[in-house]
Amino acid sequence: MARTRTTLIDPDVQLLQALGHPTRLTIVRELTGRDEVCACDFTSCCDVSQPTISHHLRILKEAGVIEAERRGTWIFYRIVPAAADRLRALAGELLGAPEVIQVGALGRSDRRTLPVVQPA
Amino acid sequence: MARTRTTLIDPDVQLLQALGHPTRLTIVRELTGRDEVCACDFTSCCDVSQPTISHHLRILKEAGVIEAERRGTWIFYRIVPAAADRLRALAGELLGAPEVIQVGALGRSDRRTLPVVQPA
DNA sequence: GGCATATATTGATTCTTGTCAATATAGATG
DNA sequence: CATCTATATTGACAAGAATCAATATATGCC
Repeated sequence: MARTRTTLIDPDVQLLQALGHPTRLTIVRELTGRDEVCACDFTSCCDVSQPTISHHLRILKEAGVIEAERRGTWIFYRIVPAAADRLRALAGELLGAPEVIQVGALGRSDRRTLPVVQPA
Repeated sequence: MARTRTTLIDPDVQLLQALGHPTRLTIVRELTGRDEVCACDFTSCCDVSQPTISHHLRILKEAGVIEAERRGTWIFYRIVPAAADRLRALAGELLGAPEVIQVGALGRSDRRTLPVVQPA
């Protein structure tokens, strides 16, 4: 294990950090809409070497963004849907609501903590 | 203007990268739910020096996550609501469609913050 | 103007991350 | 088993980011 990752405990930071890189976001966008993509296909879309692709795939996997499935010699990657939920939860958090994802859980009384950004 | 940031053009990457740092996410979380927070208050919540806080605030501002307003000697920061929308749009993108939220599952008042497909 | 406080910038240093070449591993197939 | 292809790992180096001390700028107040 080369990555020490001593300072990284917050899974939210890990998720955002994983997505916050041009190559990795390109990889993820290559995956959206499709069921799965072979690892061998990423070398063409991103302008980096094969080991670098492999490295980014690992980071995305460790962050819970993607998951891998080996079929023969090839390894297919797909997006973990829960990652989208986590990202959406973060977006909700930005607006001040505690948990916005599952809407049934969002009572009307929570609305008072919503963003009311009025011009001072 | 010291940081040229030549390699960073994608505003999505910039947004994710800005949020993907423990101190910066702490700053942002300090802002959620409140209208605004004085810059001087961040030095206590985060265990870094004043210049470092200033540096992180700048990165968050440049990424469009927060905005600043000077009132006298103090500078107050608040979250830019559009940042949440952008993050939510990214979450939707992860699922492969621009509008993937199960709309029936969402409360009516949340509709307001649904991913807005901006003409990029 | 002179002083005090709040925030930003500069410059240097350290730490982290991205990258590739070389090599290793895993599976398929002859 | 030998060999081929796909992917992962290692090791080294380069690029970038985070941090702080020192200093600069801005604002308010006397």
